Amino acid sequence: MSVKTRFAPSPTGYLHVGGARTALFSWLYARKHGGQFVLRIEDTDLERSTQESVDAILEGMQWLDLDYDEGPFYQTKRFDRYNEVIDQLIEKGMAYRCSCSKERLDNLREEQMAAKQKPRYDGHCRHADVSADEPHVIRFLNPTEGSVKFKDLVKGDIEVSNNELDDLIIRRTDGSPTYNLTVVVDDHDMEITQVIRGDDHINNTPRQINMYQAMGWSVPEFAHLPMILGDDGARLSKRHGAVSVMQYADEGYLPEGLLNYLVRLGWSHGDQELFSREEMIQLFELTNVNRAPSAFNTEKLNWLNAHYIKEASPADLAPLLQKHFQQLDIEATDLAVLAQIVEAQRERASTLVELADISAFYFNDPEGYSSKPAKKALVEEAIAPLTHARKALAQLAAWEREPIHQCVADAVAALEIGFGKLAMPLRISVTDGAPSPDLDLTLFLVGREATLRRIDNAIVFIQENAS
RNA sequence: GUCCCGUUCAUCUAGAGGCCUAGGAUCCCAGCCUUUCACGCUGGUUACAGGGGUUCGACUCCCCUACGGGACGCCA
Repeated sequence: MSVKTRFAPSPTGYLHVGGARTALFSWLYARKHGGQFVLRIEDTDLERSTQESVDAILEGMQWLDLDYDEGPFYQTKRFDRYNEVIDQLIEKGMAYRCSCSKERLDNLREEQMAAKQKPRYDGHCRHADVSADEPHVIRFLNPTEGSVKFKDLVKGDIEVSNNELDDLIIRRTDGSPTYNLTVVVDDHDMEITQVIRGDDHINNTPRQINMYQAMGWSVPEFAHLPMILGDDGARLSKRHGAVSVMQYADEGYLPEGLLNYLVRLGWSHGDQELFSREEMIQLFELTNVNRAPSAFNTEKLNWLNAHYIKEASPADLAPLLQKHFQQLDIEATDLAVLAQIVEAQRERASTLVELADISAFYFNDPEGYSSKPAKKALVEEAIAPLTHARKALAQLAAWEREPIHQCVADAVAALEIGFGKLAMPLRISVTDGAPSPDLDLTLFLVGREATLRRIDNAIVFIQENAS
């Protein structure tokens, strides 16, 4: 049978990095084996599922470019099918009606906890004759003897005794099916061969296997991925800031960077750190997935993202940078110029937000010269070199890198001073100390008009501060 | 509390009994490069949770303890 995996999020929030990694591994497994990848929205919790969440998940998947061959399927559209299966289970005597009240269940739980036992349903209604007319739920009749064994593709052999399991509810009082039932029906109907999901589902697996067997269905393979912890080692939550995949997009990360980071979180291929999409697919193996949870480390993500910013083609980054400039109220319309800025600045930034930040000076004149380097460079003895250079630059025939460089070199020679004596004040005049590339390139990109204006401003600044 | 899963540098990880006086990457520190800041390069600090076994030999296998996580819902 050919491989088929799925990603099955519940739309009760955005796509966070943990979900994204689960999706990635499922997708990778399918692609690696030339199989199919299915997206299924598990929205049976009518209370908490929202269309916004569905949209957010779809948007995240698209941004990461995790394409699916089937779906998205919605469980709310398959209620007829679930009910059909539930009815079959009742007919087979593998499920039964239960009318236990909430109060009874709560009391039972309390008693069991007090007796230091695992809280579980006691099977009270197993043999009670509950009428179909009175309010009731349907419970799955779990075997009482023996144990369930399965070989997890990540964790290895797992065995759970059936007396640890209770008769779980598969249909609510309102007639809607519950997760453990729907997931089994769907994974069977959709012919999923490997169920790859977070290890918070490990405990559900034995009961699901019992349901497969009750229906006489073949059981898929399971692979349970360890959780991703936050920067501080605690469970990932909103407290840790950017947990939504799209928030990473907003913060200037590239999908390549996030994906590469995520794939190395819990999975490895020897000492290799950098993986292209193709390499991931080719090299991915479930056997190399770590069994222990891992902590999300933003610094390493930053390093990877910086790498991909350096690797990308400037033309591709230009429109992205443009968007981030807009966040700074900078309207940069010329994509060719933007591409040049990318090329000049990118080794200094690990995100596009940072790139826009440190590149703002190309468009905005310095607001005063309060930086530390400015205090050092913009002193009285800089006035003469600046004035000289300003004049020369104003007269330059062509505003290109090479002539600018020559012009500065000539000025230095004419003044008989060290290169830095002119270069530093000049650079600071234009940037107020913001990190910047080679001087000629910096001046070139800032443009002649702005360069001259900023030199004038700097000279005025020195004069005012010297007196 | 009960059950399940886990535990190698601060972090991500390599390691499938001798190759390990434990390797790589991020971070941090130092040096080099340099007209700023970076990039890059070179070097450095730091780890097998603890205790018992098994074995000629254990990071690797088994057991116990500790610690961490997960599950125990008419949530998924």
